Amino acid sequence: MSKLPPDFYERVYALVRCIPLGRVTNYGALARALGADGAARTVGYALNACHSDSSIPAHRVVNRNGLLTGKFHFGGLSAMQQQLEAEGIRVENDAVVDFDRHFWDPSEQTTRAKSSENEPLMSKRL
DNA sequence: AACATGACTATGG
DNA sequence: CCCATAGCCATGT
Repeated sequence: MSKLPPDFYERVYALVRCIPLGRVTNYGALARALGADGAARTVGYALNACHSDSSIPAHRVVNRNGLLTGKFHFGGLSAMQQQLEAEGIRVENDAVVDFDRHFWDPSEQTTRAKSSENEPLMSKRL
């Protein structure tokens, strides 16, 4: 079947732009939604290439632990946290509070979620 | 094609 | 919680 297109980065950016305000996701989920399960590192690499582009809410992308691992690329170490808090997301000790509660599964954007709004609280694998 | 890099993830101590 | 190791994948040189 078709493998990963050359515009892998563009897909990452597009998916990141689809992240609802006040929501966050992790690199692995994005990679999986893009059909590149396991390419979580590449997703972060793609965001690094965007170097804090204002059009891309990269601040909503954190690692699977909810840690703001990319905050060092936002110019200020507190810029990423401030942006998240500005959207109603509480950050403590460089980690998103209630990460699983604010977690947004990118698969809901690409796949047909039937009643995704009914049960947004699902134990992933924490 | 080989090597090095990285905003990752999982497991173990 | 902190640190080390291994596996993973796309990109650039």
